[in-house]
Amino acid sequence: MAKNIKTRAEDYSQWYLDVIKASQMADYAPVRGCMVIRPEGFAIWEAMQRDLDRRFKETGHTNAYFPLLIPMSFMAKEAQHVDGFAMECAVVTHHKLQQDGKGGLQAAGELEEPYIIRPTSETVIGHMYAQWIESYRDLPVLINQWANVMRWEMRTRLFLRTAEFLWQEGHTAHETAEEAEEETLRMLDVYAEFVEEFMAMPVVKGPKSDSEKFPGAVTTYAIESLMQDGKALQNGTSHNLGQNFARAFDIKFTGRDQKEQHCWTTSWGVSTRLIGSLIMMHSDDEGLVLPPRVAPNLVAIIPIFKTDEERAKVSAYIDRVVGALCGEAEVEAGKKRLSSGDITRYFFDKHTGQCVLVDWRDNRPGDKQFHWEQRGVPFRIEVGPRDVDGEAMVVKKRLDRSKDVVKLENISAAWLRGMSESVQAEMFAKAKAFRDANTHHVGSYDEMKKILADKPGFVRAFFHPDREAEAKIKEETKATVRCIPFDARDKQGKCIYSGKDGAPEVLFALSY
RNA sequence: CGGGGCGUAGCUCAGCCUGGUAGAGCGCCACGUUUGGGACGUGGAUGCCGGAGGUUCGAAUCCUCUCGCCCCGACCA
Repeated sequence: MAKNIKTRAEDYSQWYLDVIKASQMADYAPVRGCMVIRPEGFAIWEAMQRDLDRRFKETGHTNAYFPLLIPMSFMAKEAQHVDGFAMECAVVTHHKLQQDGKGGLQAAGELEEPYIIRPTSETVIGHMYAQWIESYRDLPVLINQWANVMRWEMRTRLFLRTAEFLWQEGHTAHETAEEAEEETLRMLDVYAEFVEEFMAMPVVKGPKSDSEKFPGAVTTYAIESLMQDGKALQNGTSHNLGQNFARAFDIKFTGRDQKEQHCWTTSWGVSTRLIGSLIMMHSDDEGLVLPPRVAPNLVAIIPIFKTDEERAKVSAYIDRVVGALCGEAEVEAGKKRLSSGDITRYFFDKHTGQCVLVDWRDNRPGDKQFHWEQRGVPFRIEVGPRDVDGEAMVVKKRLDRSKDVVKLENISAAWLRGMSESVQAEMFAKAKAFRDANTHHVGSYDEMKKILADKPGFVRAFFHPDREAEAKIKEETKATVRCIPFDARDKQGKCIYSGKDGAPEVLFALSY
């Protein structure tokens, strides 16, 4: 058992922090609420970016970049948007520093109009779109930006909620309401497919209730997942902004009918929060567990030897294993590459950057097993003198900690890809089975209260979304409406709260 | 922003009550014995005791003020 990680049963939130620490994904920064994403964690974000970016491009979007600082007056233009974000905006009021005469520095050069650090970019982007869009021929505008944003949160947790975080925000403008709605749903689907296929996390799709939607949106759609502690986590959102921002920023075009009219806009985003979600969804008491598609290192090879002769023998044999997996050319290339700590990395896939590594550090094999296990490396291959003699190796799977002896002749890139895909599928199936086992359909409010108090999970019930009722339910149970699932669109029943008929089925849960 | 807690070695913390000039475990470095799931021995390096004032011959320790972080609540991707 891992001695540096608390078990989930002992203390779930400490377990989460321990897993991050043990896997070296992130560190606290010397800045309130901020984190440093270390290479192990950032590689995961890069993998996610690569896959998502491809999906955005495939649906016709292009990338651009807008400024970090936003004139304060922009924020004031959309009433609900201000309400939603004003409380958590960092404000830049000065533009230089000077000596304070006591050996320190002080802010100087007060700005006439303060800037805010973007909590999201609808406003600056709206301002620019107003200038770029003149005619229906300019539409649709389909732009995405990869950026950092800042929301001055009261309470922060690594990845799940930090003051600064990385995300992507798509911003589109359309000619008609229908097109905007289509786009909003298209991107929700892109997110759902990405999260399910790439991150192996099952999601529930659907619109948010009025009280949970994005400030300034007409409709917000979300993908929700269930974490191992029974709490829900919103993995991404897609907003139909209607003409709210178009009116606020005067984004107008001349239509096919020669009349000037406002655009219909959307915005959608996912953030580094997904990494937190990934950790909580798949990891176990031994540490991080990564789906193969996300893992920066697919295989860790652990050599075992006693004498120098054995070392030479094992080393030559490992070259054959690496050659079989990564190709002969990579065997020499990998050795020449600069590396730290006696760990040699060989590219398995130059496109994704995924590696096979060989751990030559001067530790005992047991240390190395734990080391790579805690970092979630999907497969470990143990190679010792016995394996060399038998032209075989011991292959260990991180997901179920199983081990198998595999013959060298069966090792190939295709073998690793096949094994990766089956683990990927297994992880998704496992997560889905967990979610289904922890989803409860209830017929009454009392039943819901009991389940939420005993063993939290997803609770599905007929309910008429309503600001007041939701506030009351939150007060009494701490649960909120996560979404109104699409998968239950054709169902209707009696509201568990008001008793009125014709209520849709909604998804309740405690949430992050 | 309210309530609580904590700042001493890279990490976890002891020492503080009762002032006398810095400790343990883990980690790190070197050497040796080891090596198929967390080894052991020997030696070694590491501190503005969060910061600023004060009391005192003398402050990690007592007093005042500050700053920061963590946890619990109200708000949030």
